Amino acid sequence: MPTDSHSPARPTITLPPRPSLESFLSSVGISPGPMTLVSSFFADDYSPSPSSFSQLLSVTPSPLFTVPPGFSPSAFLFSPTHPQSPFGMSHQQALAQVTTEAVIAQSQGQMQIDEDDASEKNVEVSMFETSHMSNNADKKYQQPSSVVADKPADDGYNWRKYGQKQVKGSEFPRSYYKCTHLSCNVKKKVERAIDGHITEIIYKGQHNHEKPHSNKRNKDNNDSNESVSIQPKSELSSQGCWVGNSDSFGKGFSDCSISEDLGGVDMREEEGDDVEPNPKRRQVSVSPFLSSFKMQVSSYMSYYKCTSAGCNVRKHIERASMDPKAVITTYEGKHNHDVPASRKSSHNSSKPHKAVPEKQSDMDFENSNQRPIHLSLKEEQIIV
DNA sequence: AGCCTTTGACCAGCG
DNA sequence: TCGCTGGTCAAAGGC
Repeated sequence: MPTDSHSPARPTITLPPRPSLESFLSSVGISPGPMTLVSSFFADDYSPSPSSFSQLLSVTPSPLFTVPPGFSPSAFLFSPTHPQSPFGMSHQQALAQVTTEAVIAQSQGQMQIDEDDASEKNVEVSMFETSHMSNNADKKYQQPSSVVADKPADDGYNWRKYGQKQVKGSEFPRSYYKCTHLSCNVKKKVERAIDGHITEIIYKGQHNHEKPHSNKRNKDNNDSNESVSIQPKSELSSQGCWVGNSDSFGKGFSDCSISEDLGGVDMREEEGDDVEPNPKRRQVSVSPFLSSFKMQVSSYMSYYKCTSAGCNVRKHIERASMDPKAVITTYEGKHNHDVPASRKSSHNSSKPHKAVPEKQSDMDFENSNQRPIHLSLKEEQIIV
């Protein structure tokens, strides 16, 4: 377990073992292949650095999801309640709020582990709109007074902005949002780049209510219906492990589907520098409240292992196919040691969670003209 | 009318 | 104690 000895104020997280992804994928007829979707979230104190992780291997694309530009839901919610979902694990001992390190010049990802009571367990993984997707976000800077323009990323809840501040050390303004639900004290902080891209989202607290189902936002989302077609399992496998099954995933998502139809959507596939093996793009859409959510998570992955003796934590670095500049870093397992001293000092010397691109991952993307932007995994609060 | 964003002021924690 | 910083409040205005 990672201990934040260098930062006493930050709690540690205890997460129960997560279900086997392999077993889950197997249950939906998918051969996992060389990829892991999302694992435990432990933070950037252990963030990839050449000194703390050694590269195990690199693999070529294992596309998981595709996200069409234009989806706005900004929320990719692995529903709370679905026991089969690898993400629907129970976290009854902790409230772990994490933000993924994301990403993105043109897309953002965010993961949140939200610890709820026994009746509501959830893990949320949110992916936010790309620049193509987030016209609304862009409008913020074009139409400062537009209510629509500064909508926080839609994660299924309703939020009211109550403040904005330029935070020192960050080039981006930080917006503060509260859940509008009565008696719900959940807040989130969102940092947006000047072009409207969300650069960081931090959730705080836990919702004490269900996601609203019939509010305006959701209604809007539902308006943008995506095509829905179910991918045959066999094809899923052959295509490189496409996750998404209306029967399995769908139970948690309520409505999760796979689509092969892009409908003319610009996927931002970058010219020649994407290692996307599939001539056709297939997508997973998540709805209803997320409506048109589709994302493509991986096109390239490198595996790293923590170099600390006896520590089996692995890190996966994926480049999002939807944007070669996007990187998704996934940690698997828990560190059983303290943060290396050198890591601590470097951690303290700069603003946490604003990880600069690190050598190894740069190397992974050395063929790309643009550096990836890391998503940081960050725990915000824990309630035991 | 209600809900939202904006934004300057205020407050609390910390060194 | 003071200054800095992050977080919050609340009035004003827009939709």
